[in-house]
Amino acid sequence: MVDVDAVGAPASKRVLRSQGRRTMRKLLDAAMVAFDRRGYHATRVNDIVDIAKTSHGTFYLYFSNKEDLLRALVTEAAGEAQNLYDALSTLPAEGAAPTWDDVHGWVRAYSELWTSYAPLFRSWTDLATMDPELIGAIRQTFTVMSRALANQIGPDSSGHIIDPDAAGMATLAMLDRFHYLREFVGQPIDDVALETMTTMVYRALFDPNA
Amino acid sequence: MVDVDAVGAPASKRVLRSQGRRTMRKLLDAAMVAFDRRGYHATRVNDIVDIAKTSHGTFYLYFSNKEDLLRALVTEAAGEAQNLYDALSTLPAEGAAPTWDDVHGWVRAYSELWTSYAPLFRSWTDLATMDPELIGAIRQTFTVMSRALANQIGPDSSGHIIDPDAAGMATLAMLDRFHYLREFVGQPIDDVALETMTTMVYRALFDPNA
Amino acid sequence: MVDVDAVGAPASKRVLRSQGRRTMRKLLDAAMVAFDRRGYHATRVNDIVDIAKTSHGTFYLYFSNKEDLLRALVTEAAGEAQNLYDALSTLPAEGAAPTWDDVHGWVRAYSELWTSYAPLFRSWTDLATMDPELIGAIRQTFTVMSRALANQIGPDSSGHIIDPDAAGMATLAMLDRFHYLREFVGQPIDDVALETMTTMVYRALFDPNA
Amino acid sequence: MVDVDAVGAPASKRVLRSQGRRTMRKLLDAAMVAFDRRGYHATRVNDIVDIAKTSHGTFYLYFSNKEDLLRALVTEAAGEAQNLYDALSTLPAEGAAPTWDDVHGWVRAYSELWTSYAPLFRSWTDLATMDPELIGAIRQTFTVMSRALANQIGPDSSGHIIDPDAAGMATLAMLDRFHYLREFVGQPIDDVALETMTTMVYRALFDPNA
DNA sequence: TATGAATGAGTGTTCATTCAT
DNA sequence: TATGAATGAACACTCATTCAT
Repeated sequence: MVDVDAVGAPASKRVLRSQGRRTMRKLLDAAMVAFDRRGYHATRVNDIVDIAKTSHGTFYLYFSNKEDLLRALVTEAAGEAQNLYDALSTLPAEGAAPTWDDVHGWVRAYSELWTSYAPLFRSWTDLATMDPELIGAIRQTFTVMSRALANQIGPDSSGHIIDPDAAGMATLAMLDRFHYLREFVGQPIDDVALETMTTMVYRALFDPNA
Repeated sequence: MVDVDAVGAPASKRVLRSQGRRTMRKLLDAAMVAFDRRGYHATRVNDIVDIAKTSHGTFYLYFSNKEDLLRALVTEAAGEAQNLYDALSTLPAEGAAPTWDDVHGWVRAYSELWTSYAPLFRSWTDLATMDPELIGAIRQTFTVMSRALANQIGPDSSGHIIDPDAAGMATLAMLDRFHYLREFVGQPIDDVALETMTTMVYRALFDPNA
Repeated sequence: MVDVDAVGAPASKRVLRSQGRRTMRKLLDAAMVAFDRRGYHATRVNDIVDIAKTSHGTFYLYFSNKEDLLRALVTEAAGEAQNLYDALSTLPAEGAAPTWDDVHGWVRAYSELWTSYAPLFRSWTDLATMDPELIGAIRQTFTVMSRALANQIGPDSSGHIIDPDAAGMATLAMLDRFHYLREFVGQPIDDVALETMTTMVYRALFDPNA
Repeated sequence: MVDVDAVGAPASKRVLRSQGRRTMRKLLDAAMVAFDRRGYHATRVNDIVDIAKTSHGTFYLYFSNKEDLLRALVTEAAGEAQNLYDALSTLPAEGAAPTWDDVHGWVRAYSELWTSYAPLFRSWTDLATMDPELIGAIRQTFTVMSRALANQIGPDSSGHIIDPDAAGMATLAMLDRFHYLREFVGQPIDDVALETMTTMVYRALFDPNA
């Protein structure tokens, strides 16, 4: 979790004492719960303050509106994603191709990120209809990450693959959506699913001869 | 497009003359445009009737509410998806493994379906927070399709694919989300992207050496 | 039933051929059924034309609006009430006091009137919030009828009746409301109820020793 | 007036501070005024908040809709009616028949109840087309009250009265509707009217020899 | 004369946001 | 800092009435 001071603060006041921090954290956590239950759009400010056991007015002491709170959460998640990116950039030793275990480790890390911010990942499509700043942040994250994957693929990979960028993005797409779909059909991701995904990614992108 | 008679009609009136049919079609098409512009939730009934150049009251002559219209559209799309499923079920000759061209054809068909119902596919996640009937319909479509893919993989294909069902669903996840992501970052799907996806699917599921 | 030509006719056309008459009658009867089911206010023009198995547009061929139709029905009922008034005015032989049987006959007649126009009587209170013409007609009917009853009482009848007019109106009040209440509690008027009312009226107005 | 805590509170919020209570009372009173002016159905939520000098949204802070508010008022009125019932049950000394003064006192009490909740009594017929809960409450009140009256009549009352239950209900019918009719014809209830009614009831039900 | 279609003013209700204490 | 109360713009939906065929 990123420090609470770093994320979007109430319109007017910026400096928070410990009580203020606690209240803010309560609201952020409550929002995650609420988004989890009904999705961002369907969530009412009311739902959030009910879960946080605070009052309607208090909410606006910390966030200028619902979107402001969302931005704070997304910023948190983006920070975590950065770690993932770093891990990806230094995956194999210089020049060498990643091993199955390399891929597996990374897939697992992605999975953990997805799971801990599930309400956001689950509905980021929905969120993306919102303010441009948010859209930009999300787009940026996907683009950067996808390029990092593309860099791993290597140009010489024989045969049919034509566009590493596309391949990177397709991989991200699969990881993101597979998590969602599995939840959707009532079979959350498990070890077998993770290994299957790993193998698919490995075969599709790297394995000259799996 | 499926015949207009097949889709959900206004609560009370069922029999439509040609003028009525035309108006209903106009509304359905207008809704697609509107959903495309602002997403389902953000779309107001007003937006739809404005685009359809008809009146607010007319809308409710044909649909009992926005969700009812959505159901009609989803039903249409699900009908089209069925064709895709049929194509999938009979992909290769009996017993033989699919070729790269087989896969490419199918990927292309999927892509066309996605594109023509883009507003729906783009935001089905969002829609899935809605009424259970809708959720059921979508879940059903994904489950069936994913199993059809799993059946193509075959148990003996290679040592590594651990769970055919998971692999089928992951493939669907990739196809679905890749389309969305590419639009999102401003680079809609093109031939190169399709071939890349085809190769990835082919290597991941059937022949890593391709 | 009063002749169909006599009641409120469509805004424009007045002369109806036999087919037109039949349609109009169908609408009036359907309206009674509809009012019976849901009350005047809750009844939609739609309900009426559905029951009459005719179209929405046809309704406005015969009545300028819902209230116009209501006026027609009330006019019919008022015509019937006139008969009741006449019967009342000539109840006993000149100068003589009415007998229990006289009263019983009249009460029974009132009851029949109420029953055959039940939907109107049941909700005339509701109707009375409507247009002044209608209010005037209803008020007139009650006033006239109540005075006719008052005239029967005679000034000398006994020591206690203080105000014959009030007594007349109270009697009407009882007859009207008793019918409604009995329906309301699920025990429609029967012979015993009629006899009880008769006796009450007879004792209250004419002979407490009865 | 019954305490404001007793009546139906807003769906979600239950605990009201003094300001909240005042607002709720304002709305209830305003509703009575509005119903008085135009009847329940014709009254718009707007009318109520205008009279209460509060905002549209505030209304829904206290009542989930117009009917909810109505239920609150009816509940209040039913509470008052209970007092009337109690008075009736203990009218005469054990076993003795009521005197004219007993009846007069009770009729007067009824009249006061009617007057203070005039808007409700005036249009309860209309209301009775509404939700079953409301209907049940009203029916219950009438049934209980009518039976209490029936108990007073005594079985030996010679002559024609056949059914005490019917007689009790007929008496209620008269009381209820007489008030309405007098208002309707522009001559509200006065002392003379009350005495007339008293005498009628007394003669009809009790007086062996008025 | 009959009808299905179209209209849009009117109303109920929600909910993000501001206010007073 | 916290809170219950108040606000009103925004939106969904109904239904009497008119129109075109």
